[in-house]
Amino acid sequence: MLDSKIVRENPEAVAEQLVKKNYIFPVARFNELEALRRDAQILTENLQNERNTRSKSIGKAKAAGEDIQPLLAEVENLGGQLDEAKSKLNDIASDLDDLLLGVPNLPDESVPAGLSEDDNVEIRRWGTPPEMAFDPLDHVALGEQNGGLDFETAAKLTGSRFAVMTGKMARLHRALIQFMLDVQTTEHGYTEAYVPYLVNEDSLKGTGQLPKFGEDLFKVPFGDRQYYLIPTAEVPVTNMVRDEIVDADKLPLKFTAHTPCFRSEAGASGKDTRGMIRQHQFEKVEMVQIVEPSTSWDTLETMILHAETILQKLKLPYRVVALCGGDLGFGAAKTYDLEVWLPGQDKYREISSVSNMTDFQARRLKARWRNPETGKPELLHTLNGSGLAVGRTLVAVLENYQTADGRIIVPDVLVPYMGGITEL
RNA sequence: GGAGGGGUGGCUGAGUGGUCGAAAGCACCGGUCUUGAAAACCGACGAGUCGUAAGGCUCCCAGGGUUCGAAUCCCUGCCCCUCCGCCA
Repeated sequence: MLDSKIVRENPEAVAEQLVKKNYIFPVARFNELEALRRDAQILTENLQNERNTRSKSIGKAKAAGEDIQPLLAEVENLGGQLDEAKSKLNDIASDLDDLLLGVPNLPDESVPAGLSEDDNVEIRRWGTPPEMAFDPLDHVALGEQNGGLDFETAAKLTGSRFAVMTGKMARLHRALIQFMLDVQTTEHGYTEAYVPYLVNEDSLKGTGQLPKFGEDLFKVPFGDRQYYLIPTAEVPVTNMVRDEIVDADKLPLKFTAHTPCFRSEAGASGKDTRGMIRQHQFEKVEMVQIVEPSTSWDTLETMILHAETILQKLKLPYRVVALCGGDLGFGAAKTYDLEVWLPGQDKYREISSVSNMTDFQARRLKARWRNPETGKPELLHTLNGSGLAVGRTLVAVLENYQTADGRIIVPDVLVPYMGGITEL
């Protein structure tokens, strides 16, 4: 959520910045609601003030043993007026709230202009796509050839966009998870977190998935409530600081968590239907940092390096791109994507996304820290990034480490996690 | 699942219908003292929001209700603790 003060002071400027994000901010509608809100609020608060004052004097009169009947008669119809004013104010406030909750975060100045991923800007490349003296197979074909990767059985168990892995393939998948967690905890100073995979609505509002993107979530009814399967560990992990005031000396908070992620991908039918690029359920190792605002931009740069480290250790070629305005997520002020080389597709594909959400989530979360300089609670900045998407990393390993005779070599760094197995 | 007890400011904790946004203590901050520190003493000290300002308003888990007036009474829900039962 944006700072309503800033929006109020200069809605045109906000609208202008959001154009970059391909979002039309309804300035006229906002101004109209804002004016209504102001009037209604002033009226309501005046009435409340009157009620409070009169009630107090009734209390005094009663304590002094005076007759309070005439005073009671005076306040007779105050209640009705107040109820009416309140309900009017509530209606307006909730309209305004709905509007504001649907407004994305402002993009940072450094975010490139553009509408689609075609306008993303490449920042750097690492490694060289392997020269293969044969036609590389994609991971689906490799899975069929080697066994252990089975989409048909998964479709029987559940439906499309799920996978069953068995044997060495399943182990390789698990090895990747352990490897990633170990790197992030021992080399980059993250604290490992285990978190719930089902969360409540407040948590999803806090990180910005709700109210706007409910159709991408799997809902789980529970009694008369509604839980949701997490679409990313960002949700439970970032929400750990919801409604908290964090001591300055505890910052930055750095968490990493391995969780499954569940996405209904309502808007993506037809995209990447083959293989495990886009699944309803996938594993991810997530990095989250909760930082004091002055450091969040530096933190963004180090976090993308933390994600890159994994690919470097796996010797997988990749490139880093800065997302253009139109491709930025709802809550992100700036995002770097990490794209790994996939020989089977002959192109780079997203494997990680690292974002600075600035104070956008923190405001919704009421996640604050006490600034020693001011002594006051102030909003934190939140960042998150994949480190990395496990399924897609598995795909990258399979495709990049395939041999002409159909074997798959286990990357060196994973061998210890494979119990010494060196190929599939 | 059964039976009880609770949820109050950064923390501990008092408050059971009216000058209570809330005692007290701790922590934090400013000061006195000190070579410096500690101790002691003095002072300040919840958050959010509206308003140009003066000054309001809201918030004692959440949502309803009673009342002129609710932290306090009633209802519902959530969460925590203790005991019993069951259980991966």
